[in-house]
Amino acid sequence: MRWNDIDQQVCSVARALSVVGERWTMLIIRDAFLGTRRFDRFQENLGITRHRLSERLGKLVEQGVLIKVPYQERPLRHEYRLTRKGLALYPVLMTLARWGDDWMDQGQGAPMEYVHMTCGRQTRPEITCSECGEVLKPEEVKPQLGPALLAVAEQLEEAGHSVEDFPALARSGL
Amino acid sequence: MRWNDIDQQVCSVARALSVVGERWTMLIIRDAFLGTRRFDRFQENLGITRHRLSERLGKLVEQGVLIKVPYQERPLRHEYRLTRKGLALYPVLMTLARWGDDWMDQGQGAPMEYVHMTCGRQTRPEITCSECGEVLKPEEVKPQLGPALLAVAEQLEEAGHSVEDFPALARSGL
DNA sequence: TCCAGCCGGTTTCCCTTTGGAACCGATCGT
DNA sequence: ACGATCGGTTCCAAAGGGAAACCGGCTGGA
Repeated sequence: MRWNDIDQQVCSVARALSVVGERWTMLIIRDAFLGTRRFDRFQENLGITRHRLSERLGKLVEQGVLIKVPYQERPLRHEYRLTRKGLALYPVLMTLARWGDDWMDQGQGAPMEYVHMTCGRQTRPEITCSECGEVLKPEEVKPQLGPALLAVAEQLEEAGHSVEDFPALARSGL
Repeated sequence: MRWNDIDQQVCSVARALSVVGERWTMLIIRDAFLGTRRFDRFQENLGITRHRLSERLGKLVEQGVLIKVPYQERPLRHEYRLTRKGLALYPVLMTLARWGDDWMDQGQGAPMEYVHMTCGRQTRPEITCSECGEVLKPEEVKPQLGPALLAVAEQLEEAGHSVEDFPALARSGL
């Protein structure tokens, strides 16, 4: 299977990665969250080539993660801003940063720290249950088929195929 | 800058991506969380080539995200299991899945649902402050230089360089 | 008027990474 | 002795990425 086809998978992780899973893309988004908006700032901060940056920004705009907003006319110039869809990537970014802090420390401590202004303290983001507020641990969460995969399973059965033929179903049957 | 050098950056997101930011890697980890352990199961589920899978698994083992455990001798066979470092990627995986659910739905609802067994309800993972427990919003969190970047800034000043010459510092000065 | 510089790109060329398919080798069941 | 199982490796063509030069509107200064 080609990487380009992963967005065809009935899996939210695969679909998410089809948008933010390419080289440089999450780093562009990190910079966007830190306030970077202009082409040449992104390029300097990231050390990515103009070529690649142009392509990645274009794709993110296409996908609705960034939006191009004019900041001057004559010559017409745009800057790139996070949309609501882009802002919704904040948890992904913070969990990545937290994992890097916890497991990729090179003996100097964390590169950045985060102060939660509503409570005034330095925060270490954690992932919690929307219903009870407890920290989510993998062994306490049971994944089960959702509507989208159940629909696929039904179609397969009607067509006389085994559920085992469909990777996402075989895998999630555990 | 070459992609291979991103782990040199003083940034936890970049360091994390140097381990889990390559094509297929997060999908391998997703499957590992769903119980996949053997080479050929990964290959069938993912549709990745054996070649690439072999390389990625090797790298993840090298980085301490997976560990090779023998499950039979004669012929000697290993399976791949998540280490503590690998299990710590759970928040990254769940936030990616949540974003995919929220923004990449293709009209069929979610592929998978998650039941939090300790409270018995279907959960939508959210990211919260370790100190006050409130949901973290980007506009309420102030990033500031941590020990690792402060050390870099000092070194630069001693060497007579401008802080502006160092991308991570220029960026985070906002 | 001409020229340099700013900004946000595009083009070109070459090298690295990825994908597909075939092959390998130890062992087991029959 | 033969095929199947499992976890790979080898080889080659195609796709993706990196470095550097070029482009094209516009502005400000000489």
